Amino acid sequence: MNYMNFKQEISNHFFKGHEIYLRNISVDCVIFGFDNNELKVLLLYAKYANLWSLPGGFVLQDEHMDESAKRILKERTGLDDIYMQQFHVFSHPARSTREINEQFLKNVGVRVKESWMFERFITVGYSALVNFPEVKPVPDVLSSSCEWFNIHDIPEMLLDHRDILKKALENLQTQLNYHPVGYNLLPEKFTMPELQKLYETILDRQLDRRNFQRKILSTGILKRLNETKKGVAHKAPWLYKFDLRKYQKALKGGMGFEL
Amino acid sequence: MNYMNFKQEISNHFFKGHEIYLRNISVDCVIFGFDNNELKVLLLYAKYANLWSLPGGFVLQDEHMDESAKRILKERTGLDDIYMQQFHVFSHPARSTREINEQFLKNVGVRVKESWMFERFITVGYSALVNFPEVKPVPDVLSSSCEWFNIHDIPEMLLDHRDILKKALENLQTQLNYHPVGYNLLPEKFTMPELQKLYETILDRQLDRRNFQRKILSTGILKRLNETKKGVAHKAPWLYKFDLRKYQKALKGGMGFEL
DNA sequence: TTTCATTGTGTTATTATAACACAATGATAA
DNA sequence: TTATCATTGTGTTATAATAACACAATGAAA
Repeated sequence: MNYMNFKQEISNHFFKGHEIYLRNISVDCVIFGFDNNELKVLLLYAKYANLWSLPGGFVLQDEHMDESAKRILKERTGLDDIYMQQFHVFSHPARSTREINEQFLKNVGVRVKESWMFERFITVGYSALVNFPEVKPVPDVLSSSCEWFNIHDIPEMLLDHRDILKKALENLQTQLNYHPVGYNLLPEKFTMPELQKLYETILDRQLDRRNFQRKILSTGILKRLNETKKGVAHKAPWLYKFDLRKYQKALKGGMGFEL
Repeated sequence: MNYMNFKQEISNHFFKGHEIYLRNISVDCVIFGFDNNELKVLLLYAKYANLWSLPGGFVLQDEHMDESAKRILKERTGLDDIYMQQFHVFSHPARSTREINEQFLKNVGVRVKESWMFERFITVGYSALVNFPEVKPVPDVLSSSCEWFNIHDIPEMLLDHRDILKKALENLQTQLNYHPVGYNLLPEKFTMPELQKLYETILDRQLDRRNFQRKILSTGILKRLNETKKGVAHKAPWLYKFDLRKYQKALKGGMGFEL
């Protein structure tokens, strides 16, 4: 896409976007991944605002909002069929500003007097847990890059996106006690210490190795394979995989589980 | 208000409502009350749809959505300063229909060709727990009555309002384990059996009297008064009230509590 | 004065959690 | 070849939480 097409596209978005999207509503996604024993989130660098932002978008006229979130996830990561959930609605009247869009248009060099984009937006936060190595981050047209950030090392962010991120993390930490986590965050086969590290990373505290194993096994969501991790220094740990049937069941029904 | 004013108001709402409200977004409130040992919800009878509906409304241009929910609660119940929380966003593309509004306008006798009201609405569900005897139900302009219904005896409802109600109840039941409930649902002074009945009603199952008392007291949110309930057959139970400081703390921080 | 539905309280068995120690493994270094 | 050693696998025990259960006290109504 060349520069003129880009300007054309922006112009079209501001003038005609309200014909294909719902007004005053947006979706923002907090996409969690686990890599190198760190919990990470996928952020975009907004070219014209010069700030990092959450992958977001709008709701098509005939689209369920859950689908909007999945569409955004797919566009940024290439991933399909990922479980996503809404965690909060952010509706502070001053959370989005007309100024930020006007500045943006000025930088791009497009003149717009009135637009649905100048209006206030209420945003719904969705979160997803994805398998880090499968993701090929793709920036959107308004962004120059799409990168993973350690959850403890988040740069300055657009609007209230830092609050949204914070809420998503709190939500994930709470969910951890009642719902299984890991299927999307870990490779198919993984070791008990790896799973524990994931939990410790999300909760941001140490867990007892033996108690953790006992509890997680007691839920029945894991199956131990007849193989051990190869090419590892020291004693080779067993490999496990999720019992998908029981995992799904626990996702819906909850588990009653305290760490 | 006479009939002409009403038609005028409706007309104005359809033609000009989008100037004061956000588009495509609504708020629906599930207002729970406890009376006669029954959990009840406040519903409106929508005059022209001839169906019961949840009290709902729209978000003013410069209003936080939490405030919209509180405004709606205040209008229907007269109550102020009630803790409300969003519990889910409902966004099925077919959840609201143009037809229902056109039927409504036909019944009222107002002709409208295009209106923001004909568009699709995404709604955010808010729930509130209120003190039943304090409520003086007030129907809105589109409703002929505003009444309490037993949660187990809900009439046919508008759109997806039954789903919204169901979700609100499930949410309340889950919350019960982690957050204190009762301050808004019970009178200032209450007995232990009354509090237990409230919990049993919400959870829809029996609880052990002695274990319930032990657990609820162990949270520290209750203060036993030096008086007993008067005018009661059989042994007079002690009166309790909430320790508001600890109650509020438990509201925010959670309690870790299993029934 | 008796009746009786209801409240207040205590005990015990069972289960869950937290804290903790030592043997087994197997790559790496000596 | 053998010793080292970080790491994994597993078991025990003390403590706390939960579930199941029984009997005495009250006080209005009969």
